[in-house]
Amino acid sequence: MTIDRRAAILSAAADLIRENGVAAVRTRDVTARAGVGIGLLNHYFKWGELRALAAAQALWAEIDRVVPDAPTPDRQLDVFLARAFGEDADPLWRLWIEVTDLAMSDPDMARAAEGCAEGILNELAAILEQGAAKRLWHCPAPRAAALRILAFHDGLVGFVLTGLPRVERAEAAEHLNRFVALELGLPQQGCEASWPSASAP
Amino acid sequence: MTIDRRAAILSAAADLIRENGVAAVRTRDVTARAGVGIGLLNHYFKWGELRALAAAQALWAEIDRVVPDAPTPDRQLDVFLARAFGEDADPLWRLWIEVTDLAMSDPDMARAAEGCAEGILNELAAILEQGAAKRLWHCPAPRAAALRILAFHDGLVGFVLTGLPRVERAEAAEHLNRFVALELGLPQQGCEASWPSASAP
DNA sequence: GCATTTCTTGAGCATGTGCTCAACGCATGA
DNA sequence: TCATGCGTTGAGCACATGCTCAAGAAATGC
Repeated sequence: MTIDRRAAILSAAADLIRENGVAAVRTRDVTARAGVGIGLLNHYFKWGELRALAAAQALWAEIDRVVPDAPTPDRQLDVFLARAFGEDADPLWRLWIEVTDLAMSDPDMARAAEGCAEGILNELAAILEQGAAKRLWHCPAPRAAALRILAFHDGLVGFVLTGLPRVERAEAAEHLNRFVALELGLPQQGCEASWPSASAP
Repeated sequence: MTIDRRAAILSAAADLIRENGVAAVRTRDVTARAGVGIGLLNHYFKWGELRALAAAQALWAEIDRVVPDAPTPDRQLDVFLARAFGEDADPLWRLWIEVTDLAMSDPDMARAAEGCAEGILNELAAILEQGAAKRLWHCPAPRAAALRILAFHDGLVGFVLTGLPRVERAEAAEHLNRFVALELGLPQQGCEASWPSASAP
């Protein structure tokens, strides 16, 4: 079947990207994994397009794996914070870093990835908005708050994964927890007050 | 002179990296720019090492260009905030994103870049500490605060430069200004209170 | 069964790129 | 003047990689 083969190539590319990263995947690897001839890849795709489509599919797969559902907004936020710097999420963020880097010079990649970026942002914004509606926290501008939280998280994840500068996972998680607590007007847990608080005991 | 040629090759590589990014530079480009034969590059360097050394030199050059001195800590902070998302700084941050990405899979690059990362962090931490000593602001943990500010900035810069998700420069600058003000216990300027404040009028 | 169309193949092509190595120039010193 | 050794050169090598295209396989229509 023509559609099966096309989808098989795309999925094989996505799988290999999840395993080895975008830069390491070659056309021959993809056709070998998909069990088709080399020529078929070029019949259905140009390599640049396929790579971008497969990277987006790989990103969505990682997102689905890392971001499961929880019943309530506060539980969803807890899960987000708990997994933010877990090693389970490393593949997702490694891929994210690579894709955003490529997107700077590859329009196909940029187009394919923008859906993921908007999706993550909207998802977090929705959680924040629902929590605010339920008076679980205070959040007058959910989308802006989600943007800030994701930016902070992105920056810290980059530090943790690249070691530039070197930051421990636990330390990064602590920073993010405090940031989110401050952002949502939640009481801060924990003892050490390295973060400046408006209401210090 | 033997040392001159070696330095010329390194500088040529750094210049080309500043102009075109790390990924776009080839050995032949470097030797052509340096005005030497192809063989000499391989006599003095392995390509991976040269690329890492040149990338670090390019980074330092961009840092020197973008981060000038100011007389007092508060002026230094102003300059940092004013230039944080200026287009003048784009080459620096494009390069930074590319280098940190490469550093994930290239030990040479990681080693060459860690000095830059620590340097930037220490520089901001020093500014924060000096300002705190002069009672310009409150900052009990300068290094941690600098890390948070840089992480937030890094994340926002990534968003601005990649468009994933799409963020305007002015909006990013606004977020960073408010974050720094909050971090240092400074009064927030501006009218719209999109950032939650402990003391809302 | 046969003709026609569509799908599929992979050896080979074109290009790009890091690196080799035999050869060369040139300063130095005897 | 000539020998020596260091710095230097660049044609060519070895390899990687996206893509072509003539040919074959399989489905489809009659």
